[in-house]
Amino acid sequence: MGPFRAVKGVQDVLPPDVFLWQHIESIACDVFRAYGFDEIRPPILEHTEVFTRSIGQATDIVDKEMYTFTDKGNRSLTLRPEGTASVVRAFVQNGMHTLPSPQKLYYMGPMFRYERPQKGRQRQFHQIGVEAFGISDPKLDAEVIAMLMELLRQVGLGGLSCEINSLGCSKCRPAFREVLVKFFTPKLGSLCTDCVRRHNENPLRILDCKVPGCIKERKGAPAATDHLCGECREHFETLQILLNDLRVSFTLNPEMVRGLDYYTSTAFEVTSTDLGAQNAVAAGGRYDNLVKDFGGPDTPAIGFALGMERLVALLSDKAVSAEAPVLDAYVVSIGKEPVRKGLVIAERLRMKGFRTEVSYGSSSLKNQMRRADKLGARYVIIIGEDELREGMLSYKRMSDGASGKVSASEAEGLLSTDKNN
RNA sequence: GUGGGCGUAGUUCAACUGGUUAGAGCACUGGAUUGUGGUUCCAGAUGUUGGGGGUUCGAGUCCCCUCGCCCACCCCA
Repeated sequence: MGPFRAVKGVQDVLPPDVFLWQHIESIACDVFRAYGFDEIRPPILEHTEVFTRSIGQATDIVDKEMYTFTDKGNRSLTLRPEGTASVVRAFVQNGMHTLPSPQKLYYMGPMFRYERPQKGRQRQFHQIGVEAFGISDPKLDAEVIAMLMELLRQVGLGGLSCEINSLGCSKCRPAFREVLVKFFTPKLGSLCTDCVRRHNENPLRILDCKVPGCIKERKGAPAATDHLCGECREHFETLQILLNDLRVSFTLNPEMVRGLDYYTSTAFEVTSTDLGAQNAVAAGGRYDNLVKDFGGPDTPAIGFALGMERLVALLSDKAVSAEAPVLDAYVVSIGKEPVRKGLVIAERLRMKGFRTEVSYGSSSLKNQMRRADKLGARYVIIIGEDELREGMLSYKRMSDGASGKVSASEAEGLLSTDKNN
């Protein structure tokens, strides 16, 4: 291999895979539109502080996974590792809080994290995400979660379950943290080294550790949901009632902890055991303090992000694929003048919306036919000296070999007759 | 950042314990007498065996380094 290889951890999405990507994106747009979400297209590049101040200085993402560089104007810039921070920045910068509330936005595009690639984890990966601002009512939480499940259902992943939890707000979380620290302090000796560190930095994470010893030690550990303030508890309970009303199946997972610091209150996650170690398909939650932290007015918000590569992997496992576009016509021509005429005919068909290919070389009729077959053309249009003289076109329907002669305008009718779907 | 597995034509794979010009299927290009595809037959092109160094009379095969891919830890969508 020469020097021109894709960068480690990034990959090309080629046909026919890209058809599935387009299919998913198209369904996502439709679903989001139905729920009242509009698209926002934030830049991929942001000032580094946008991420350090939101995701959290002590998180792995900020600590060691960001693509950060200094530009020629001596600014520290970063390729976005996630979407929420950019959308919040845009929301604040553009004064979107003055627009009717709630503001509901969605985005899709590449994210960048400098990690060791493995199954379901690339350095450039793609997310579809949504963010809704301005409403603290759990109705919004329920709506957002229901929308996510509906999106998954429509792309062909019905039956996945959603786990939910509440992390508490700025009022009740500090107290819960204290309770946790107290619970684990006598067990420090039996926890893994990472969890000993977490005990100081972010004790919530101990609940998420996968080391068997730690799993054992946290039996009987206090659950966040038992230490919520009255407001948070009511919010969480109402959310569950609403999800039941909406027939969204979910399970409570008091051990679920989100990895980004800005999350508060409601947290949710959709996972699949078919994904290997990186099992989260989509995840999200509330971040009621983030807009304020970015210098905007105190504005509650909630969102989620869905991993495209992981979703595509799950769908591929289930043999879900999107069909390649059908080639309506292949124009075969023999002779110098007919080739020119063929281009004109093809152009005309294309303007009518028929996917049309022409043969570019001047190979034999047999070869051109062979090519038409290989491309899966529904019809072959043949132009030779005879057709040119008669002002007609020969055609052949590839499905059954039926052939005949038609005028150019009749050809259009022919192509549309059994153009199904 | 730390482990483990793996790198041979576009692709899927071959090549006995190191031994002559590294092979095959699929795919690709062309052909099988005069203007009609799918099956069949014939022919053709393509690799510095990921890269570099070493051992050897001789390395795709053994050793070292490096790069990449895959999986896991970690972390996350």
